Amino acid sequence: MLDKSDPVPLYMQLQRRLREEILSGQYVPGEKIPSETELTKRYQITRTTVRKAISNLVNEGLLEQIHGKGTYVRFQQVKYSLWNFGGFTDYLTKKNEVPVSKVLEQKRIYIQDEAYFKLVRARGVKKEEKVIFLTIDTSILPLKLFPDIDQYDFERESLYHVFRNRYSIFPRYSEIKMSPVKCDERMIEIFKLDSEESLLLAEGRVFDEEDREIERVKVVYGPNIEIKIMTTMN
Amino acid sequence: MLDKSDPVPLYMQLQRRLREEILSGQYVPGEKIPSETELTKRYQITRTTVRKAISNLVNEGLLEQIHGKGTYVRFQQVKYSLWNFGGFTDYLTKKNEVPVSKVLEQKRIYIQDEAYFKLVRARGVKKEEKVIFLTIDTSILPLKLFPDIDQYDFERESLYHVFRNRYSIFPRYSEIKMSPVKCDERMIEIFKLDSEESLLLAEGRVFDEEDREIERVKVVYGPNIEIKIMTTMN
DNA sequence: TAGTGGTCTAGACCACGGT
DNA sequence: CCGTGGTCTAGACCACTAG
Repeated sequence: MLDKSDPVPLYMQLQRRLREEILSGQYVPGEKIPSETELTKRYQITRTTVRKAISNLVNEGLLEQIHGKGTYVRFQQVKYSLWNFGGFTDYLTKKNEVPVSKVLEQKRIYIQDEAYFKLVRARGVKKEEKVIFLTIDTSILPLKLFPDIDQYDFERESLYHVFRNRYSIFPRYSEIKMSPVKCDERMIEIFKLDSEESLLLAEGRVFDEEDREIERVKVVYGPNIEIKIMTTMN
Repeated sequence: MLDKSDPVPLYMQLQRRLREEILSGQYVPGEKIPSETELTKRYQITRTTVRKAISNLVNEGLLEQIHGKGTYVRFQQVKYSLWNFGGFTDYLTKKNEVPVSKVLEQKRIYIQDEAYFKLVRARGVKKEEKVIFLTIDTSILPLKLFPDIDQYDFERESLYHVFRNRYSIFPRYSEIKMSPVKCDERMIEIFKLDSEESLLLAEGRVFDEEDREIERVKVVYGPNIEIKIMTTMN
């Protein structure tokens, strides 16, 4: 049921619930979700409210509505990828590689009078005593959500591990924008580039299960890593 | 006034009218447009309908609503957001844009004694008599699967439309590799770039429902388009 | 306090898809 | 035909912004 006394608007509650059900696989891609009238009955709200929730999810690209037929799950997001939004350490560990993190920068910053923790890391793998760096990650974390997060040693502990175990915050999804970026001297040094090249940059925001923005991320991908994506079409 | 007997829905009529007024400069960026209540009175429609029209324009990036203050014309046009192998035309049509394709190259080629059709197109939108190009697409299609595909005019007909309707071939998924690419003279001219920049390149293969490789694609994304991706973490 | 946008209700009629 | 989504009405109350 939805909570009418919750300050979170009803359509948002429904929206989150549906998104959760889609992302968790309760509705598979291509599957039809309950009709609008069915949802009004199930949650005791009007159709306008249901439509607002669905409309937002359609805009997000998660649902598709077909006149006279129904509302379908459209999900064709990233299935296979080699990047570290949500699991660099886990990913490499599974691949039997030894992940390495080197902290390049670490301090508190203020954006519009709000305190944040800024963390810049070079990340890579260890190969026969040599370290090959694959990405440079910049994370901006709100101290409001993560008080005293600067006490941890992120060369030893994975950021997402700390999220989960110290703050009980679970990353759920992210919105990412891809673009090319000219490399600076730090990148040349870390990635051992010959000359001036362009690299791939992913900038985005990470949200948790309650739709809170928990992290702003920038990832620069070095030349030793391939960004592969798989999409599906309906 | 709006025409209630017109089959075009009222919110769409209002939406077009407002868009027209914004694009024609009747409202300058940063300016406040009439309030929702004012619009209901002026056009004799309910607020729900007004809000639907405005909401769409907000999604298009033309307007911005500020609680308690009003609805304003956005300063910077939001860039086009697009991630689609297989749906450029549909995507833009839904967004109420006029898609434009210009064929740059079109010929048969041979790769290891196999005949292919190579098609290079600049793709974009038409805005007030001007064309803004967003991407340059190169498609390599096996003639074995698409006999006589060179007879179609791809400035008029969408490639995927031809796939579906002439050959009954339905794209299903794609594998894509992202990388930065230095721009060449053709790109500078088409995208109207000032200097030498880097752009985003997506290379990949598209497969159909029977797992056949139906297309090899290269898409160069110009500066007027944003590549946005949504990922989930489990 | 007045005006704005944000949310929500409880209906109505229509157009489309499949039976 | 029925069930689906698409459009629209005529209200209501709330939260935010600014004078």
